[in-house]
Amino acid sequence: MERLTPGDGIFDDEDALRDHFPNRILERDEKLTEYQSAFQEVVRNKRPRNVFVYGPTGVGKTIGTKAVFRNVERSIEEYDYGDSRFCEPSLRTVHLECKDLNTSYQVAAHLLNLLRAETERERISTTGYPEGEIYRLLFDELRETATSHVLVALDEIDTVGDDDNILYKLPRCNNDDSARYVDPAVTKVGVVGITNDGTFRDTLDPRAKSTLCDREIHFPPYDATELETILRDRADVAFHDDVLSADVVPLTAALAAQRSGYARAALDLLYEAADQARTAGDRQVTEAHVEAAEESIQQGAIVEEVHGLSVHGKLVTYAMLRLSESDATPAKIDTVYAWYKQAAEQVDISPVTSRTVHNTLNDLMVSGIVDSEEVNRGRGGGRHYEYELSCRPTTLLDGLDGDSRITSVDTRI
DNA sequence: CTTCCACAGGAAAAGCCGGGGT
DNA sequence: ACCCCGGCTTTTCCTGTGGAAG
Repeated sequence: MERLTPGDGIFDDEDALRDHFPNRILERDEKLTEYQSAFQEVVRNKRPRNVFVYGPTGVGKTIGTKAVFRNVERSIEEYDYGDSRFCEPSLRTVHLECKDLNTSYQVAAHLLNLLRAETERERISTTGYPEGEIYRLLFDELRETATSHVLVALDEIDTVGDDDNILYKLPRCNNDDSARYVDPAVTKVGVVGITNDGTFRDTLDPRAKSTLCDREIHFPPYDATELETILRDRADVAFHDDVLSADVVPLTAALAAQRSGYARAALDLLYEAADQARTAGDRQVTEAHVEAAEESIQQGAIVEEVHGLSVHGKLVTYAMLRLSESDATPAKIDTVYAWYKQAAEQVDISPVTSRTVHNTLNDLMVSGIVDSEEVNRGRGGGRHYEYELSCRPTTLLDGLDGDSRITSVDTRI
């Protein structure tokens, strides 16, 4: 076996295709301007608005928020309040990742610790306090912060689920008692809720909704042109000169836009393509590498998809697989159902009805596992669909492998 | 043109499951 | 420990469909 060497004919710095490096955001100028305008009140030293930010993963919500916060801070630093009629505000921003915090209580406790992190005040235990006590500590901490304004970003707030107490209370900690609210010494708080769950807003308690959703900012997926800009920017850093053949970036952008529109997906695809080139010892990344990478990413997605299916979904997939091996595809649902039923009975799983298998097959079509064609043989066969596999059997086996209930089915049905 | 095949897929009822209240 | 409720899946039932056979 040869030794690995750090030198690499393809990548100069592949980190540029991963994570949030470089920490900047492109093609979102208009969106960020709109977003930032929600904080006009801060710069005017008024009570800030609460903002609700939503959109799928990988479209710049998190770094966009950080960029906006930083820019608001800079705006205050750079504006000359000296002879204006506004008092100069002072701003503190915090960004809390709520991913692993499943309750309002946990969010409140971690937020409190985050606020205290920069002071000498001691952090509190994240368990053990009565619920009301946590909120009291948190609100006192907020009000007594040395700055005039605090902006709190709660990232991935959908994880707190039904327990939206914090989302109701936090935005109101300014005005829950009006004497304090007019007191200029009391810190004014603005809350930004960030989520990638499009339905989350609707599940909120109406009271929380009305306060938190003061202003709503929607981050849509990127289109192909935007992805192209992002890819070029990163590719400049990631690759040696002239490694990418001309159409690689546009093709990658187009494929990623078609599939999802997430920057992450586009960068992963480009990385995968380049990695394949490197592994093959090629000196250039070509469109063929991109096509191959797209293919392998899609296969990977299908493996995941199959892996996550219900037992019945797996059994139907298995039945399709066996039918395909026996050259019995395309098959109509009766045939598929018969094979499915046999497989199910063999492993002692009571089969579902054909109506349900019908639905299952529809799901499998959406996932790109099977494909169907409408056929109509009139009196001698009627109108129906015929199903066949739409991906490689080996891919499906990878997905089914590991489920002992399926692998123990006798292959000689 | 009418009939009829054989399934597609909608609607509603039934069943199931997890969470919360008592 | 028990029951009830709401949300989800599955079953049951049934009507709709388009073209070839008659």
